Amino acid sequence: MNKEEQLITNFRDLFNKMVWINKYKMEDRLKGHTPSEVHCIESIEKNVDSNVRELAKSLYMTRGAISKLTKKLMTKKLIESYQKPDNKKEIYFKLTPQGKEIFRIHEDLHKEFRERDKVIFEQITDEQFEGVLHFVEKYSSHLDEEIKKQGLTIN
Amino acid sequence: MNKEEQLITNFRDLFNKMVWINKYKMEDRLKGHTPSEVHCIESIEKNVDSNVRELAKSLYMTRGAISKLTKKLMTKKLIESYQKPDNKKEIYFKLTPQGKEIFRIHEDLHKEFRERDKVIFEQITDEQFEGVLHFVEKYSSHLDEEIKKQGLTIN
DNA sequence: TTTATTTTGTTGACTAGGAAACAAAATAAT
DNA sequence: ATTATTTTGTTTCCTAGTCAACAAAATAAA
Repeated sequence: MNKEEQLITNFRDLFNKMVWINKYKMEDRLKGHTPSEVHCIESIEKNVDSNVRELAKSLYMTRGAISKLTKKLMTKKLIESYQKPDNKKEIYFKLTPQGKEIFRIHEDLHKEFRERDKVIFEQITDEQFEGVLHFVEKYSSHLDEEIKKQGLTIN
Repeated sequence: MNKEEQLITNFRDLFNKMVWINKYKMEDRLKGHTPSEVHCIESIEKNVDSNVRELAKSLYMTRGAISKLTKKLMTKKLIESYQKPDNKKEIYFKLTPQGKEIFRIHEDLHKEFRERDKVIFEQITDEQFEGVLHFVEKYSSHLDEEIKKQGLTIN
């Protein structure tokens, strides 16, 4: 296995591992809410005026899935929808107070995870860290280019 | 958003993006086989004597899922099972010639993806590359430690 | 050896999410 | 203004994967 391949593999493995180890505390602390629901809540809070399409894009899911997910979150009273006076088609979402509470718990959990992994970030120098960050960003925008080149679209 | 958080976010975004952009060519070239099936074939070929439990662990799926997945791959004649003379319980898998063909196509695709992303790796110096790789590995084994500490197990 | 515990794989009920067809609204074209 | 096209969200059907209960085999304990 060459280096590039190895990096991608390790990358994927790290990602899976992280999702998996975090899952337990998440499930415990956010009992009754799926990761997707929480993730959706996070996205709604962090971006102003999220509608179905935007959420689909940022969560890498289909509009159909988001449609169902938001409906579920509405029946749970965690989010509510609103529209703009000049547009009868697009539906936007915002958190209810209960939704914000979930958001807060989620943020706290992330703070814990960050604490747990602090040693990793303490061990490396600033420039090493910048190197990694820069690499990820560069790779990401390269893929954006390729996506554009291939004419792929989120639908 | 602090730096650690940002790295994780970019990280996740890059990962999703990569899965997504690769999906199209995959689906085209490996029509009739799901990503999971292909991933499973890959794992069987790359590790000797994979059984259900091992596959579950390496693919981050439940044993139940692997049980069904391997069954499907068997009816498709892409893999076959075997047992060891001294153990009537554990079931191991290996690829059939048709399975190996799928494996080969998958490998070729990865070669293409590597080619597509070559520029990224060409742009960075060896030591920058090593830095990234080292970081990922370090993080991964840190999580291994934490997993052990928390007494989590794959079941 | 006999019994209890653990490991391994399987099955059935259930759920999340994708694909595609659809309706309604918005925008573009004429 | 009218018509055609595109965008946005919804719904139905279907599949992949989880969970939990289970049986059989292997291992540990007695």
